[in-house]
Amino acid sequence: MNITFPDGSVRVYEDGQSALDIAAGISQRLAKSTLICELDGESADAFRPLQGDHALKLLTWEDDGGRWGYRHTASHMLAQAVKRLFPGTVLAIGPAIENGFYYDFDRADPFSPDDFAAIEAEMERISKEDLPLERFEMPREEAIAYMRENNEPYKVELIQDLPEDSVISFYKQGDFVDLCAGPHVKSTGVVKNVKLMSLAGAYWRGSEKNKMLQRIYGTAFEKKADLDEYLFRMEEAKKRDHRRLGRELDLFDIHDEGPGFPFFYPKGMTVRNKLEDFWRQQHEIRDYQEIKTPIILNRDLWLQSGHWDHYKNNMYFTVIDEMDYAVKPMNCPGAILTYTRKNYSYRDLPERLAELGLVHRHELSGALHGLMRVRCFTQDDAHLFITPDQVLDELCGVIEKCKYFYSTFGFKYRVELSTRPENSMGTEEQWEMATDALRKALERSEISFKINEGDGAFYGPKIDFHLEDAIGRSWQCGTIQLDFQMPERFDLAYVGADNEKHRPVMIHTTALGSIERFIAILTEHYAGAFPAWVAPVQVVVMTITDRVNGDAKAIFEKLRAVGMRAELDMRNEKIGFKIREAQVQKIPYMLVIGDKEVEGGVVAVRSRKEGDIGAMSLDAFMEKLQKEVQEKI
RNA sequence: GCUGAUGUAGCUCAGUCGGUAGAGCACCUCAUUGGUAAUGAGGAGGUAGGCAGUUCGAAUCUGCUCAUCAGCUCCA
Repeated sequence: MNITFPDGSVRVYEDGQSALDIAAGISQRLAKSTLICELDGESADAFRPLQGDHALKLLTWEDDGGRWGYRHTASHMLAQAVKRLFPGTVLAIGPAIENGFYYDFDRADPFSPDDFAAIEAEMERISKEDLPLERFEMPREEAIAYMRENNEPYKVELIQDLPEDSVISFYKQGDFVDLCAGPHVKSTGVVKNVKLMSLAGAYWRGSEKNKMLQRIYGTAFEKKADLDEYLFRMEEAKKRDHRRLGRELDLFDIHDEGPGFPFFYPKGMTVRNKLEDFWRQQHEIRDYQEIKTPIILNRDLWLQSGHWDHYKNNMYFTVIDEMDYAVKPMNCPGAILTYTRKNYSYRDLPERLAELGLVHRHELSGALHGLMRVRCFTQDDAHLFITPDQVLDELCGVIEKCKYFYSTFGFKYRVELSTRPENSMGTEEQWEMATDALRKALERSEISFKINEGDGAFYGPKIDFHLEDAIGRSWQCGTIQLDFQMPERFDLAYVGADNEKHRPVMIHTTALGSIERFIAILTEHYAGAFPAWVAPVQVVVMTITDRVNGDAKAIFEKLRAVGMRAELDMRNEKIGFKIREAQVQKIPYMLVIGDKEVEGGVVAVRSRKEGDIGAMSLDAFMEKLQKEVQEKI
């Protein structure tokens, strides 16, 4: 048989050789590191004998596919261990995932983290037993009967969902058999360095209508050192958690008295205000007008907007003078009412209305998560009212705006284009037009994106920008939605050059998303060490002896006079103590003032990042800080 | 909302078999005036998330409830 390698070279092998045999023919080391392979572009077992001509790529731990195969085998070993230790446990599914694997089980008695040690030990035993993985296939009906016999109803259900004529594959390792498409590594002895991470509930097939199963998450690495490093990194990442930093740095918190309703303390408020200043400046540059619309508006408005029908389970309501009102979950109706205040000419468009709008949404209690997921938050919202032929340019404009914000902070992000959901308003044609416009705008802006079918808003398709938090969970921040529905519902119009009434198009967009969420991500991104332009305190003036209190106070006042966020530490403490405290608080600069400095007419500057950077005149320091603030570094 | 876990001073945590709570940091007082990540000594501070129950007696056991954490579902 002819085997074509990734570099294009072709070599001839005898039929019946496996990818592992071929690897061994190249080098023992390659054979040892080969986990699975890619056969004619499809991932496949490396241990199975090959027949006929193929394109072959050997996959090792360095390849995504290799890691996937390794961890998928680990998930089977987890299931095997659980079956041995807890007979009667019913299996659901167990895939490899980013950074690990999981397996879902159905068992009357819940697992506890205390069981992990025993399960891990059993998995290690299975690894030591070095059981070869074997693949076998049977016709669908036979497979269903086989799994019925084994009392695996979830597996039966999975097979029943496959096409009538399909051939079903299984993998066997010792006493354990699982329905599986594969591929797997050659034997359980390959998989080492397994760690069970956590236990959680998960609905069968991801639907809350189904039974909740018990999911065990784990991870596995080829090298022990890599596992240790991963575990260490996870621990380090936890130190960056914004909920922890919010308390430690006295920025913000959430009290039991208001689940999902965050408090911003003075220092957190500074970060927030600086961010909002930046937001205002950037919107002014881009020709937006700022508005502020009410938090509570009457029932009729929400009926007209469609929110009442589509969103009422997530809304808060109140009664005023025996009339129903709703607390706004979105700002659009407010912006729309603003638009209706006058007659617009085509010459007035685009009309870009921006609003830092406080919205309230009743999120499920289990969904709340620090500042990332709250029940009241401020959207940096903008609504653009435009003519149909302005759509593409304006979409590109808002994309540019989002990109500008993220690049200012050095965020990496992922972009998704979400299409028409079920239960949405409007015609198929409108949706197609809108979705197409968004796609064109992304392409013109040279942004790569993923399609997210059926995940759009009820009034239109959307582009979402997702940012990652400290431990790799991703959160939607910016969004751009193209909307033909609201203008229709509210009978919005502008007068065209032809003196006729025309329907404007709306773009709903946020760049930061929610100020609260953005601050959470910002806090984790910088691990609390905010750059000087947003830092709650930029500089602390600290004294070594109270002989210099007067001079220190004068320096402090000069800093304050030019608007620098300075603090004065004249406490009766050693300088090391004061420095430590300022470092822990991650304050960008410390000015150490003692007899020497007073004599020399200088300040001794310590940078949070670089330590002692020497003495300089106060003016020189102020210039340095000023520059940092302006350049946002 | 669902599954599991957790809930002790402002914060981080300890507390063996149920016998009415302890540390470090922070806070206050005093001494110390010290040169780039913690000076020393002393003091104050909690009825153990809440409500019921079992018990002679509960932070420790049981039930309910609230909140938090992890994940699922949902979502900016």
